[in-house]
Formats: sequence, structure tokens, C-alpha cells
Amino acid sequence: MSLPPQFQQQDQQDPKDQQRLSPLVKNEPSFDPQHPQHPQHPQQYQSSQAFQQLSANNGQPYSGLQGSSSTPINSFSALPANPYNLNNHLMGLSMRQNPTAPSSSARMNQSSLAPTSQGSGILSGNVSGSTTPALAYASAPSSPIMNNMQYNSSGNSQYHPSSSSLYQQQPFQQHNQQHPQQQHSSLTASFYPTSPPNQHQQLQYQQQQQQQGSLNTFNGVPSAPLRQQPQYAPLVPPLTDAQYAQYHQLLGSTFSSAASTPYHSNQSTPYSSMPTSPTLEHQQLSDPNFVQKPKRRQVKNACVNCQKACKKCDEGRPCTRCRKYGLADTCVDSTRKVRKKGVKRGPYKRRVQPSQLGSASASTTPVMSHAVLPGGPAGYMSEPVTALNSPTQSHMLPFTSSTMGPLSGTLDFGYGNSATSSSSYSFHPQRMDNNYAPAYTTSYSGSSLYSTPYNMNDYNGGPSGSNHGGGNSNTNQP
DNA sequence: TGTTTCGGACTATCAATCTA
DNA sequence: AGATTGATAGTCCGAAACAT
Repeated sequence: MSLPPQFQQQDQQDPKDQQRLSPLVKNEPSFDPQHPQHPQHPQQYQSSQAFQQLSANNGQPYSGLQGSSSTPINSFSALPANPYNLNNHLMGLSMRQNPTAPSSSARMNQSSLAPTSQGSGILSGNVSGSTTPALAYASAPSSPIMNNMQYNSSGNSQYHPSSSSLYQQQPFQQHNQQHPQQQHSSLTASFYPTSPPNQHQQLQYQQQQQQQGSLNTFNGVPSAPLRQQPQYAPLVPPLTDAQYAQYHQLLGSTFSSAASTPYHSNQSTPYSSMPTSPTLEHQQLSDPNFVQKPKRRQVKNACVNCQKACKKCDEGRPCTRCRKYGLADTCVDSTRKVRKKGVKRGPYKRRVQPSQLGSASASTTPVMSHAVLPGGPAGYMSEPVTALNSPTQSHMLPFTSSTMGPLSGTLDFGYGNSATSSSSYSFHPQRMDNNYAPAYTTSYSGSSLYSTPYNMNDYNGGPSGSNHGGGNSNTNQP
């Protein structure tokens, strides 16, 4: 797929440069007319052309950008059906076309896009939660279709056509490729790795499935095409920061929560990104436009002004923000503490071998019985969709001592920050070589999976507050 | 409408510990 | 020695408060 020139350029840049040029530095325009982000910059002009096309479309941001498809993206009616009828559900919430859509300039302003970060229920989850990497693993054990798929930890979001004879082709992407004009003029081609199918695409896809024996149907309903993704690979190719930012700018109020939280990343709140949320899984699976959000990048060392203001800094000195607010004189790197040494930490929890996992997890709770794929990577979390009759409810509940019931003494589900949660089932995005297939380490304090001789989980109070005012609130004391 | 404040979610780093 | 773990130290999102 071809990218708009500004993105092509940024793709070749160092990630740091990408961040520096990222339009996500909201409301902080470039001061240099030669800068690619400057409104008068030639590259920016192309972008603005696309935007004019967008804004001239009477509040339908995507109908024009869809090229041959007349279906606006803010309608899920064109999406393939799914067993949970999620598309209709989504439509019933807030994906209807907004007759009072804001102007293009208003859409550009993220702060005006989303009066609430909570978004609209399921849609909010769709954006923040669906980025949960675990969802890419979703329901793998219960899906024979996925059996031959391979985990790709190389950092490249490739899926392996040879792995699954069922999904050697993405019909909708294929259709896209047949419209170079669409790719050229349409930002959608860049922002939507898999554009939503129109009726022709659906029909074509269904016909293909019929020819293939309809193995991936559920009561005759074709499953979502994103099933063709491998278990552990990202569902769509990753976007750059810049792509992502502009993507959400284009989305505007349609995806309000997404626009308001462009960077809230894979390890979001337990409720929105709970790794085992089948509801979100099906949102993801049924949404060909699902976009995996990139991890938030941060500078190694913010300047003193940005640090004080808790605002995004960049590597330049003076940084963009300081230039904007006339603080260039005082824009210097903040000092960093030296990490303490010689701090004893006690024995680490040990991860058991795959051969031991089956008996350990299955004997404790049915929820975790699918935690490890048969033959899959040890300790990787998969979606226990089939574990409970009401998976949605069960996974929407926080794991408190009360909700855990009799298991509370043996299982400790610590979602979120690995730093703040020394508990089991922690998420370690930084452990992975690629940002799009993070690892879930499964640990079961009290179970046979991990040994915690010092009962390290017990002293973990969880997130206890911000770091403001000195000291690290995340510090756990044994 | 723009700016500042700040809670807390999140990332990055790296020493301690584990394992082959 | 290299891999893994998890504590530490930081960044910065985004909502609310405040200023103009």
C-alpha cells in the first residue's frame, strides 16, 4: 500500500524522529515553515487536500476516502456478520452517522472530539481494549481453524499464508489492491489496512468460503475475516505514530474515545483492555478496521519544563513545547536519579516448563485451563472464551477477593503494569522483541506454576498513586 | 478559548536473579 | 553468560480547574 509522502518519509526515519514529527503533539504547530508539519509545507498540503475532501463530504469522513466503496466507515452495516451479531450492536450504540458532525478543523482538534474519555461503552472498549495484545490470541485453543497458525515473534507483523489453508487470502485487502486510485487518493488505504468490505466484497468472500467448504462458518454465518490472522501475530500491520495520529484525527467524533486517547496503549485499564475479554475479541474479529495502537513512545529525558508540566517533550532543545510557550531559555534536560544498587530482591518466581502447565492450571480453575496453548509458547496467555458460560460478564468483573471467591487464595490476577503488579498474569510488553505481540506471563501464586516462597504478592498494594511529590509510589516494600 | 495542574496510566531502564 | 524478572524512575495522557 502506498503511503502519503509525509508518512513514507517518516517511515524511514528513526523512531525518535518519528516522534518528534508526530502530529500527536497536539495544538503545538511547527514553527518552521519548512517543517513537514507546517501548514504551508508541500507535504502538508497534500494532507490538507485529503482533509478538504474529507470535510467537503458533509460529515461523512470516509465515504469519499473509501474509493469505490460508498459505505462510510462509520457504519458497520457492511461488515461481515458474526455469531454474536456484534455489528448490529455497535450500530445501535453510537456509530450512526452524525448529522451535526463538526467541521474539519474541529475534528482536527482532538480535545473537541471527545468530551469524555470513557467513550461510549463498547466502542470505547473497541479502541482501547481491542488493542490488548492478548486479543490476538483470542480463543485460539477452541478454534481448530487457528491450529496451524504460527506465532511470529520476529517483530514483523507477517501472517503465514502457508499456515492456514483456509485463509490464504484476505478478500478485502485483495479488493483494495484492485483500486490503485483508491490507494493513491485515499488515506484510508494507509490508515485502514483492511478497509471495510462493501456488499460486493462480502459476496465475494462468502462465495470463496462456500467454495472452500465453509469450514469457518458458525451456523452458516461466515466468521469475521480477521480470523485469518495468526494466533499471536498482530491483526493488522502496525502503523507509525504519525499514521495513527492522523487516522484518529480523521476518525474524529465517530470514534470519540479513540481520538481522545490516541496513545493509551496496550496495557490499558483492566476493564477496557482486560486480556481475556471475549467481547472485545469479537469486536476485533468482526472489525476489519481494527487498528492496533502503537505503544506510546516517550523521550528518554524530558526537559525540565515539560517534566514539570507533565507534558510531552521531544528530543530537541529547545523542545517544541518550550518554543511554543517561550520557554526556550530554560529548556534543558532534567536530571535523573541514579538507580540504587545492591537492593536485594528475593527469589524470582519461576516459570514452569510447558509440560507442567497443563496439570497445574487445569486443576485449579477452568478459566485458566486454556491459558497455555497446546504446544504453544510457554506462559503465553490465550483467550479462555469457552471457559465460562458468560465470558463477557466473567471477564468484565475485576478480580477482587470477593469475585475470586474460593480461588482468591490461590489466584492473583494482576492486570496492567508489571511494575505495579508483582502478581501473576502480568503483562510485559517490553519483554518482547516486537511491540505488537507482547507476552503474557502466567503465574499463579500459590499454585504449582510459580513458587513464591516469600509470598511476594502479599506486599504488593497495587498502584497507589502518582509519582508526583517525589518518590515512587509504585515502590513495593517487602 | 487557551493554559495550567495533576492523578495515574504507561514506558524505559537495568540490577537482581535465574537458567542453560 | 545470557535470559528473565520485576523494582525503580521516569514520561505524558487527559480531565478538571483556572485564566483570559
